[in-house]
Amino acid sequence: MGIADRRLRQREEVRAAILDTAWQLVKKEGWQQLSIRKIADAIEYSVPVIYDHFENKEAILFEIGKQGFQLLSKKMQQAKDKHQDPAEQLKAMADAYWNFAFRNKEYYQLMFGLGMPCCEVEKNMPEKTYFRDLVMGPINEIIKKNKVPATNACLKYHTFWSVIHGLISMKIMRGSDVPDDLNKLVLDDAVEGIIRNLER
Amino acid sequence: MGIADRRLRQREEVRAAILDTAWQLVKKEGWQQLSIRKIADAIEYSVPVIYDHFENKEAILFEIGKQGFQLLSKKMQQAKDKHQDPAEQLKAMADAYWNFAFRNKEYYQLMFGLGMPCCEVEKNMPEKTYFRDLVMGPINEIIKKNKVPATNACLKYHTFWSVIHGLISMKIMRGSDVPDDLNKLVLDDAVEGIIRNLER
DNA sequence: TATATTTGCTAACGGTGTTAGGAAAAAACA
DNA sequence: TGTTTTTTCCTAACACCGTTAGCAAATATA
Repeated sequence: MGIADRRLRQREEVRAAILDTAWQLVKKEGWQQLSIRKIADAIEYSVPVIYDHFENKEAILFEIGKQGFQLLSKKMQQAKDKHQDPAEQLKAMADAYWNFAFRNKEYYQLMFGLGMPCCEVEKNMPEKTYFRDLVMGPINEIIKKNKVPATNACLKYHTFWSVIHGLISMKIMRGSDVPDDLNKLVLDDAVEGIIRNLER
Repeated sequence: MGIADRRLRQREEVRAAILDTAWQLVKKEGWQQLSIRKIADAIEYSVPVIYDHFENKEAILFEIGKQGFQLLSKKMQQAKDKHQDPAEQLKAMADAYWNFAFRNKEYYQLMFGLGMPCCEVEKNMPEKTYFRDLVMGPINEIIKKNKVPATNACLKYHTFWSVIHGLISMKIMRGSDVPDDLNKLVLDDAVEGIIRNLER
């Protein structure tokens, strides 16, 4: 029964084309300018075809955001693998996160709703779990090593993420307000602070 | 020549009505749902009248964002005035900032483009300067007191702001992902970390 | 070949921001 | 007061948008 196979494959191709085209458009014009009609035009199908593959426009952006999470996780994994010391791992991952956010600004905005229509991004995003484990590993090690059992690892994880995210969203939103090198200093300063606080 | 006066006054009234109505609508339905037509309907004028007072929709949201900055500055000033010790002042201001962001979620989103069409918010916002001075005062004092001249106050200011902002935007965007009390713990943890780092 | 199913289209609905152009009201001038 | 000029404000349109109903054509099944 190869016919059904081919149909499924073709269907998948259209779906992929939609996502790919959408991502190109987002990169080129920003997600605000993305429209179903533009996607349809580009893939040379009529508009309703898109609704055969995605419930609505938001679902398309959501899917792209998910891809972003996958890429970010990969980059952070690679950064982590370059070091043994947990503190070094944390720093390297913060760096990787930082680099990802600015080399893939459009992804990052989609992932965290920076200027997004859907504020409900990443509910049911399993990609998030992987990301969390990546960061919490070193944190737990540092805590264990320093034997301050009162320290709440979950809390520290959120602090870590929030701090980096805060720096980045500030930079993205408030643009040229602050020179780039200062921003990087701020990141290093904050991360160092967190780690020192962890080791106390 | 009272006629021109009255005309100016009436003009100002319409402008104020536009802003006021827009703000009500934003609070009620979120800024995504705000439309020029809804504003026009509510103030009982036709659509083009709005364009006599504002260049476009973005300009209206921008103006509301500015009002948000004024209110935030006021709240932080009040918090600061309640304490003498710089560290206490910093903590109190972080708290005030935190409270403002969640009691005025719509303002905050407008101010920082959390889900915003215009990523260019607050260029030429004098309100920002006041805010900065408010935070940098105590930071400078702590630095002076501890006589570590290498410490860059400007950098610490950005760290401070970014950290708090990060926590808040994470919470706003990722909503019910994390319980409220944990989030507050994270804030306290981060602020404490910054201050300790400052005093080192 | 005839029937059933899937596919993909046209065309519409109700909304959006924005603007051109003209009518009516108000003010200024005679 | 009557006329002219200016200001005010509205109707109507343009060009988009997301979304969907309904139908025609292509494809697969019998």
